[in-house]
Amino acid sequence: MRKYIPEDTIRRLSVYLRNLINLKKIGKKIASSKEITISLNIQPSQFRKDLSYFGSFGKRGVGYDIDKLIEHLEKIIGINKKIKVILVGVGRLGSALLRYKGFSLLNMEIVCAFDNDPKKIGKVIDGIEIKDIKEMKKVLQKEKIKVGIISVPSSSAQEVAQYMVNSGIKGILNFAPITLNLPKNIFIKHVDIPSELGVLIFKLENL
Amino acid sequence: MRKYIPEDTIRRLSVYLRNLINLKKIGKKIASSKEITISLNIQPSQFRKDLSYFGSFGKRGVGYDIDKLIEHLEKIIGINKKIKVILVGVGRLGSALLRYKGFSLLNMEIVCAFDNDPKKIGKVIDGIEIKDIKEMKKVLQKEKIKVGIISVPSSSAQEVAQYMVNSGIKGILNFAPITLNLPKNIFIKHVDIPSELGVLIFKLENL
DNA sequence: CCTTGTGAAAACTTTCACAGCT
DNA sequence: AGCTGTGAAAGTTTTCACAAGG
Repeated sequence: MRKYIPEDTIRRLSVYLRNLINLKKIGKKIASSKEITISLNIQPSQFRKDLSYFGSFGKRGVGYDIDKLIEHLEKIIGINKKIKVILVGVGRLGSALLRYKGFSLLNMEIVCAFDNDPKKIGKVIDGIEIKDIKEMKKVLQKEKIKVGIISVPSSSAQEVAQYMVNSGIKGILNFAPITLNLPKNIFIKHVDIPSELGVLIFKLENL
Repeated sequence: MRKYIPEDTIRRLSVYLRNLINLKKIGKKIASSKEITISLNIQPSQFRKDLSYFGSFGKRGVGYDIDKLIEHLEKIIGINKKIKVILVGVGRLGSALLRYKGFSLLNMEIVCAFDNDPKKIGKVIDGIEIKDIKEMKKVLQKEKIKVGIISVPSSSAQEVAQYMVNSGIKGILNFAPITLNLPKNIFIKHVDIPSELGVLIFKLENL
């Protein structure tokens, strides 16, 4: 167990988890790989293979205990306890992310936001205080936070990212449409909205 | 030319294009695959292979004419002319996307937004009018639009997506954290923010 | 008899390495 | 001499198919 694990496998774990939580909500206790994946457009064999990287959690001939599998998946992803993250750049997109409700299902929470605009510093959005970017290091140490979201303009994203790393951030979710250059030990995920639209536009014309 | 083209290749085309536009801005006329990819954390051979699916655009011993390559990439992706898209769901995230400036560099433009909340209908955000969702079909036909962005809550995303398809939409960029089930001829790209954070959190713990 | 778990095969993507032009 | 373009090799991910177990 634990060879090399595809990144898409990890991404799908969250998708499975959300779906299992839904199945639980409608009262289901046991589900087969087929039932779990049918509405996700994923093959049952893909689901079973994904899980197999981490162990065996089902019963042959029966399926998976939903409650138990939820617990296992949360533990595997690392969200069995609430994960605190910060957000940097409280512009339009940043403010929207501060109010975004999609994190809580996966036990994630933005606990603090940062900006360098004096007009924004001190404000509170949805219970989340906006602080001066200079206080970042202190907050990260006190709250033991390692993950941050960047929603600043492209023009300052690289500089801000570097500052986050210097303050102790180890993983960055980047919403700025620019490639960040950071040390190899920092994990970066890029949500590149225009590029995703580009993929759609291409497919529409060519496939 | 035109075998089977990896989706990641398509996504990288947009990344190359943005970078080329930047290089052009600083006055560069010719660039090698190495110069183009160095700040993107992509191998030069990957760049050349990606282009090779579509033709040969460089000069051996020299490199690529930046102006010409920009034109070629825009044509390949399908954004040589301005591409109009709609947005459905003018909540926090939707409003932020309406004001998002990252589309214009890639010749994309949100030309109309839709919602079902009477309080929002008729308003104008950044020059984009918010219309009743019932007018969608008319707008799509008049403006010949095929691509839409969904930024409604998970609970209504499937229903709204179905409505968009019925109105003529062929490609959807989905921001709701739920898998959409639509006919196979509809192209869907999912921007799943909590799942991306999940990947980061996993990596931080395990790699 | 049903469904999991998993090696092995198939499919796909990236990297290599060098022939081919400028 | 230098950089592109590209088959071939290496590497990675998904799908298959079936043994194993309830």
